[in-house]
Amino acid sequence: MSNTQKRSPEALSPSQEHYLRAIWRIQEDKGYARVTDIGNELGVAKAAVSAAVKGLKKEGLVDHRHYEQVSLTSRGAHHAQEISSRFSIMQTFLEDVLGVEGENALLDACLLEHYVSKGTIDRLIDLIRFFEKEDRKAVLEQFRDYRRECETEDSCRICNFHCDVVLAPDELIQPDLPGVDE
Amino acid sequence: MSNTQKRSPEALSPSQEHYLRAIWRIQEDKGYARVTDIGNELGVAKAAVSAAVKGLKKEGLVDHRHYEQVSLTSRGAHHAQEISSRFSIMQTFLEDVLGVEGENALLDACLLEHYVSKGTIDRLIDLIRFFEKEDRKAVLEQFRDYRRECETEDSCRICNFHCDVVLAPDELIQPDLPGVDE
DNA sequence: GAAAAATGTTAGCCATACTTAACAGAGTCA
DNA sequence: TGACTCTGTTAAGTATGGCTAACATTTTTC
Repeated sequence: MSNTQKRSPEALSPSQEHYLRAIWRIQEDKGYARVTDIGNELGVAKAAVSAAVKGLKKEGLVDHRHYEQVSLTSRGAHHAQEISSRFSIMQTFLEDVLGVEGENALLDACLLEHYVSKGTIDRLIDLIRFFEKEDRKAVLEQFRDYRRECETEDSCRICNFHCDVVLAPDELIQPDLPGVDE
Repeated sequence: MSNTQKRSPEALSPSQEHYLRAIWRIQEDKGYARVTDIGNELGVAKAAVSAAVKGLKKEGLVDHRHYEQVSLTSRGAHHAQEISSRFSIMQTFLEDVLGVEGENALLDACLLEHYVSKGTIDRLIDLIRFFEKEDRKAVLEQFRDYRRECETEDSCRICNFHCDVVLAPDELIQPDLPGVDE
């Protein structure tokens, strides 16, 4: 249960997945991706893109010749499609089921997409579909109301879940902590 | 929207969070944590633990003197509790709501705990609570049945979500890809 | 077609977080 | 007390993935 992301040798790193998805999206938009586009999309320097592209090329995921455009190989496109749909499913779940607000759903999806397993993705799809059915919309409505109730109540029991669920009362840290950030 | 995990300076890295949670758990078990214990728990070499502990000490999250035990400061304990509950909530959600099978829920929770935002955690708590209510248990049952149906059906529409949701049909990669892993 | 601007690459640096190997301190036992 | 064992630290190396600055190439503009 190490923290290191143990991946099979052929698996992609979160960074690589991000690059592939960015290239995919840019290609969709304007037909081709340049190093600068990718850098802008991901908010990294061109030099970083250059290095990343070199790695992706070595793995046969992109085609690229010096000073020219970057394009996905069919294997690269396959991976990009995979990660794009993982992203999309996470975002849909966060927004449409959980009701996470605005930017946050997108930001979370952007991170979580790289770490969520195939099995969990499948269950998320199930849940999204489940709530999409006409006769289930009401339940989702109920959930929305439930949440709003909770948010407006002071000292709501629900908000103590963090501690309730994890710790016996005597193990709780007392709230006189020095310099606790966040 | 870079891939780099942008954190405020005082925020902890996933690795550091993992160490804190491990130390917390070992302390719970046997009262104190040694470098070797932590290494075993996380599956890393003692040298890595030694270095990590040095960092955590510098940030005032653990107490540690050479060749002695490692213990959480109150700030460290606070963070450890925070991350432990994030883990616990993710695991509960994956197992009890989504119905992710066995080890997978745990493994996913172990990764996702580091990347999920406060806001999303709050919504997850809401959803767990929502389904815990007596009159909602039936809905969760329905979801379980729904899932099982899906798994047993061949060529189930639900399983095409990946592509449906993300792509127009003409953008789909054809399934004659060379050497696609996974 | 030459200068300027945009684009891409390389080199050198930094930080994180691992690894193994060698060494150092502490505890146990004959 | 000395040897053995366990535990912890340090040193040196690897890999990833960023950064800036300098340089190379391509494209645009006059």
